[in-house]
Amino acid sequence: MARYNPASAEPKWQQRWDEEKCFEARSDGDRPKYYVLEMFPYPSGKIHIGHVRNYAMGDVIARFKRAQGFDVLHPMGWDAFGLPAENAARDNGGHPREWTYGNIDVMRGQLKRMGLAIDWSREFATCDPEYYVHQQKLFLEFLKKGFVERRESLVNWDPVEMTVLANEQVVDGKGWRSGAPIEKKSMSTWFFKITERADDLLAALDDGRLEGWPAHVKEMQRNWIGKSEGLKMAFPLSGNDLPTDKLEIYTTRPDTLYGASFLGVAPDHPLAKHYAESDPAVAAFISECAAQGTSEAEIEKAEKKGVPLPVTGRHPFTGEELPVYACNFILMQYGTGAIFACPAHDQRDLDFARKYGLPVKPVIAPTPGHENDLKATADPSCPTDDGRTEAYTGPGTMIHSGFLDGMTTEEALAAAIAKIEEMGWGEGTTNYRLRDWGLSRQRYWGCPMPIILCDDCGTVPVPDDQLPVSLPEIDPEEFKAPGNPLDRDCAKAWREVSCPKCGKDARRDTDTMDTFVDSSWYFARFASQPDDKPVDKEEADRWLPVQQYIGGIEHAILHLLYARYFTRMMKECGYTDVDEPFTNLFTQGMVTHATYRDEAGNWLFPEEVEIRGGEAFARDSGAPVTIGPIEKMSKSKKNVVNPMAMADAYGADAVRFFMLSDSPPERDVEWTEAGAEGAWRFANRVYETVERGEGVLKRAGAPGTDLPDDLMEIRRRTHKTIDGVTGDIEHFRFNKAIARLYEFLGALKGISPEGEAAPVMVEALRALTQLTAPFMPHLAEECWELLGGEGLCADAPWPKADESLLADDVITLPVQVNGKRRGEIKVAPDAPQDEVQKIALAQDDVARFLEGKTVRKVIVVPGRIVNVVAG
RNA sequence: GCGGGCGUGAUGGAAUUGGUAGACAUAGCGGACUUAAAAUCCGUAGCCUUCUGGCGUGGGGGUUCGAGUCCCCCCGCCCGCACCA
Repeated sequence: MARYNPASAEPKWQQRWDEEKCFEARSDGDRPKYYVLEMFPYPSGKIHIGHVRNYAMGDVIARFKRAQGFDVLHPMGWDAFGLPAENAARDNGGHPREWTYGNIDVMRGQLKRMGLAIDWSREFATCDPEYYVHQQKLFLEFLKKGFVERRESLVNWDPVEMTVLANEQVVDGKGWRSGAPIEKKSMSTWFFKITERADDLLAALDDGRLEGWPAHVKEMQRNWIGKSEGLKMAFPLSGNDLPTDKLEIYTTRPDTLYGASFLGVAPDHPLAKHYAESDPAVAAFISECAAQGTSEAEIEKAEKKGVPLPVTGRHPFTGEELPVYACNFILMQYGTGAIFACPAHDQRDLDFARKYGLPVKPVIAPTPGHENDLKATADPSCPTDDGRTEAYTGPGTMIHSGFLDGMTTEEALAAAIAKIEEMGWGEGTTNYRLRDWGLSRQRYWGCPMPIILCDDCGTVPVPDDQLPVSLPEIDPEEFKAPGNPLDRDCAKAWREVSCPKCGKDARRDTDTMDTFVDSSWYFARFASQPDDKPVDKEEADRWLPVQQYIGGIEHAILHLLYARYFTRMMKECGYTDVDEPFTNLFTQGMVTHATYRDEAGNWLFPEEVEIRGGEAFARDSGAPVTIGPIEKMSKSKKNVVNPMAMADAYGADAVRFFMLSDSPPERDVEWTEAGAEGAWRFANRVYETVERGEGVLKRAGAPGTDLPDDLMEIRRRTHKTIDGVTGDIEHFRFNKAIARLYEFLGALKGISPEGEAAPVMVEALRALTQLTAPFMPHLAEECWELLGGEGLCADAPWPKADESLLADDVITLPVQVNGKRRGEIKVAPDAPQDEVQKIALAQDDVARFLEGKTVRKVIVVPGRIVNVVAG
């Protein structure tokens, strides 16, 4: 009996699939389409086990849908622009292009080694000029339509990477990759006006268009867009040396206007900056705030502080002159960078007012039932300042509020906005946290902006016939210097051009695009890749939207939001009818691994460690090793495993299989050698089981229903397994599908495919092979061949469960007495209730517990349970 | 602080709509095969027990014939957002 040998079987079948162009997407037939896509990888150099899990999931879906008769599109490509290539060129010499394409070659080979059902004919890298030329065209079309514009603005400058970052790439005031403190710098750069689409991007999260997305991803996007409705209004200012006669503020609580006791501006607000010039106290405060950390912990601790400005603002309703403070808790980036403060009903305002002895004017009497929210308050209607230190922010009735008196807070909100609008002092507005998407990056290795900057004509699009604007060749030595080589002499010939409009000397925009632009439409290009335009609409719309998108949660906001935005813009340019690119989204969990440290505290790779009886030892020295917590795999902690080494040891099938067994796919999974060994054992057991039925597909016919009980049971098991696995795959319950395969395999143990059993086993082994195929495709082909199946297993239609075999003819019902399980009975599934009751009560184990008791009630849930209530 | 999710054996996790808790796997234990080991196979497996049963899904209470599942309170963990006016 030959053992299954993945080392020879896996390359063999990969070659067959290739030769037969098995997985090339067909778009000619009238079969339904299915587009499944995993987020394409950055070509970092080699695939990691997380990639394997990600792509294995997509592969299961792709193979499953294909077998179900869909035309499947399952492509692969490379998110190939970006800083690491430049860093590699800087550190190791060479050119970013060589590094990138070299990595792609390696990783392509590794992915192929995993036997993925991918249509490689559509592969591209975003750094291919054949790809980015269309991105440049899209950019210019967007420019024409006004979706993108060039603006002078304060940008987030990463001094380490020497480039601009989007707000989203600044975390706690630091660059998301470099970790360097971000500086503000004024620059002229390009922006996609994504805020114009904020409303629709938000609406789609709730109107059913994204029903197939996880709730938490939608919630994250909702938070990110951060829509709030309120009022923008201007307070007339009085005072000496006024730089402006009005102060524009933003509030979501205009209902509390009568409770206003002061106005506040951000430390970097123009008004504060103006007075800083003449007042050292203001200047000192501003620099103090600038020095203040922006990390969460520091914000938490930071005391509310401020400095008065020599101005007052007139209250719209009372005419009262309110003092104006520069406050450390006001953000210039949000709203207008200025507020009116109502200490009684806002905690921050109250903290500030208590510190500086400013008036606290309650204007809301809490709604009965909400008084409990009001701590430290004697009188719940709080007619006057009662010295409290906690603001009441709940609902209520307006008091001390002139024309608003007696209204609910909700009514007052609308009434106050209407009044301010009527007075011409301001208007109700919607505010977003979302900023426009700045896409200029001061880097070399990205898609060049197809723009020429002319002193006379401004920004001039590169004419269509001159596209693409390709990256110029740069001497690799140039990457050793910091900054963008495109700005230096080495790119002079490329940079200096004549203006297409006026012909005078001009220069190219030396910025390249944010790599999130590259990944905002690659899925469309996979669907259709004509030479002369980004996509062919008809072809793109045949495939789009992506029915199943799979990737990491780390892209929940940026990539997914940008792709949604981009798709809308492409729609407006007539490239597709789709506005939401991804119908169903699945975010898979990470792969984790235990960490190991030697006695000196140094991290060890798993392969350097030997586990004996739960204790770990260094493989070379035998010294004891501490087993640390199970954590996300990271290079720094060395708790990584090499998928290629694992595939060599256990076969690609086993690696894929293990990554999908045990844990639900959305959760983290721990890589263990034992788990991989388990998968390997499974593969061998399947092979051995199938081997017993060698060639049987060619001999035996279809099984009948006139069979002995044990064989009928096998038939039922077969069809139940088909039914179960099918549903499990459809719902991404890969771990359960695999558990069912184990059970099924166990049930087939020791049954020989002879005589009467032959057709039954044919059916069972065929199902076992086909149901295993999406998870262990190479093994399945090997088994298919062994069984004598026609053609490739990958081409065989997915098995269908026979409904009539899903139900048992005798079922076991548990019987409870007073809710405790006391016995069980065997009955026909359609046995009448009174009969079931009779059998249950007569059952020995049940009767024992009924002695001396009166049966008061018997509950029979058909097919489920019998419960006898007795007392 | 706000929002979302979760808590089940030694471990990862199953459990349809409120109906046999712990499927399946991993580790463990016992056995077979072997000179031996590995591999493989078979068996065993929530806890306690006077062997009759009792107790068990983070803790407490409730609804119900019946609760891991529903409701209330509490504890713990994870994720997202956050001086956002």
